[in-house]
Amino acid sequence: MTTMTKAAEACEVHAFNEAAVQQAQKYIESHLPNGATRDMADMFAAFGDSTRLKLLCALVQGELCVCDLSILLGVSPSAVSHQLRGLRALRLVKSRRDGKMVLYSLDDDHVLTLLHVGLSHIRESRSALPDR
Amino acid sequence: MTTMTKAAEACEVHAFNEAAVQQAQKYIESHLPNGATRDMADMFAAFGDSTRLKLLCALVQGELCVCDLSILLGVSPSAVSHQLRGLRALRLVKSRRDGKMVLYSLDDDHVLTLLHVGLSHIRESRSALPDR
DNA sequence: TGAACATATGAACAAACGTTCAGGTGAATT
DNA sequence: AATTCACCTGAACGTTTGTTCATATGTTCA
Repeated sequence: MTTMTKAAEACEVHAFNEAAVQQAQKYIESHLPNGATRDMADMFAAFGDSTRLKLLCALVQGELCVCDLSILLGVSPSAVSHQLRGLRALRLVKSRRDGKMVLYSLDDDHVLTLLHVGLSHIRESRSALPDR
Repeated sequence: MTTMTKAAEACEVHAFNEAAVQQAQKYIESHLPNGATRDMADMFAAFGDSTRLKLLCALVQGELCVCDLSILLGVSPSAVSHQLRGLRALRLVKSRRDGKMVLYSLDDDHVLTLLHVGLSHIRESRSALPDR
């Protein structure tokens, strides 16, 4: 029903640059198999929040307890705890108990690498185009 | 009113590991000045969505028009266009017009680097712990 | 010019997200 | 054992996000 003769949702049945589409398709399939896309997106999304980003950045120096992270970021301990739970589920941080405190640290060197790459990108991006 | 004598919002006034906190603070301030945190988070967030991730991945092979991207990802042209606008605002992709079509491509080599680092992280992370 | 088409745009709506709030654990101290 | 403290957890709430729908641009071709 509704509009049968309206503008095409997608152009024709097949692609314009069909070769490129197939090539891209193969590239995606080989690099992002199964649920890898979701996994990877989830991981990047973890870096995509100011609080979590600062949190991870703070842990570069070494392990810190929830309380100190809370003070450091100016966020409630509860909020920090919630975020840390998510980060731990993604295996980006790990925790160990020391008495009453729970100390968190980076779980993986890749986290550091990603932070560095991200930082260098931002630095160049900003110096190239200081306006905003 | 309510509960005055409830559990502390944050532990004491100052930190446990004050030295570590200050060190982390300095690290964050030097690496994430001004609005850099937001910028960086925004950039990572751009990678933090399956559609956008595949979109960027598809463009690794070379420029593609909106329509082909739409077919490739199985998402409506409108949705693709919306996402591309966001990515362009972040200077992750650029566009050029060719007749009726608009061809998009990656704007920066850093995008590629980030994709590669992310991929290698996921690969190791998954091979290390195949369960989920 | 007018029709056809590729893309862009704005409003709208549901889903996901991040924080807060109010308890609830588990460990240390007395 | 009772209290204190650090942290965790689930529900609730406001905000943000991603998509859809309808419509508007801009380009080509007849």
